[in-house]
Amino acid sequence: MKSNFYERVYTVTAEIPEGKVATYGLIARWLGKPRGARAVGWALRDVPTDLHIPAHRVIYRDGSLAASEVFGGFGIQKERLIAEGVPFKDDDHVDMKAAVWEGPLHVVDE
DNA sequence: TTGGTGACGGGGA
DNA sequence: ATCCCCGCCACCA
Repeated sequence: MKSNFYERVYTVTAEIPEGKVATYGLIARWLGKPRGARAVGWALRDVPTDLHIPAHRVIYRDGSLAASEVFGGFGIQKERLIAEGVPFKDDDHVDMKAAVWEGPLHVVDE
C-alpha cells in the first residue's frame, strides 16, 4: 500500500487519455479525498519531468488552464491540449462537457 | 508539533 | 463573469 499521495496522483493522471482532461478536484475525488484538490495541484507541481506524466491535461473546474508560466511559457499548455484534440469552448476555456474524462473505471486504493 | 503555503473549489455579493 | 473569503490537504522547515 502506498501511503504516498503524490504517487497516487501521478498514477491517475497518467491514465488520462489523449484528447481528454480532468480537474484537480475530480482527481482528488477519485483518490478518496473529495477536499484534496489543492493537494493534487501541489503534487502536480512537483511531477518529475522524466516520468512523462500528462499533467497539462489537469485543469480547473471551469475549464480554464493553469497560470501561463507553469508550463514553460505563455500558451504552452493550450497548444499541447489543442494538439491532442481537446475541444475548446473559447480562447481560454476547454469545452468541459465534451472533454472531461469519465475517470478510472477501477477503484484507486488508498 | 506548529505554522505557512499553494497548478483548488464552492458559495455569496 | 469577477472578486472575495473560507475550508481542505499534503509538504516542508
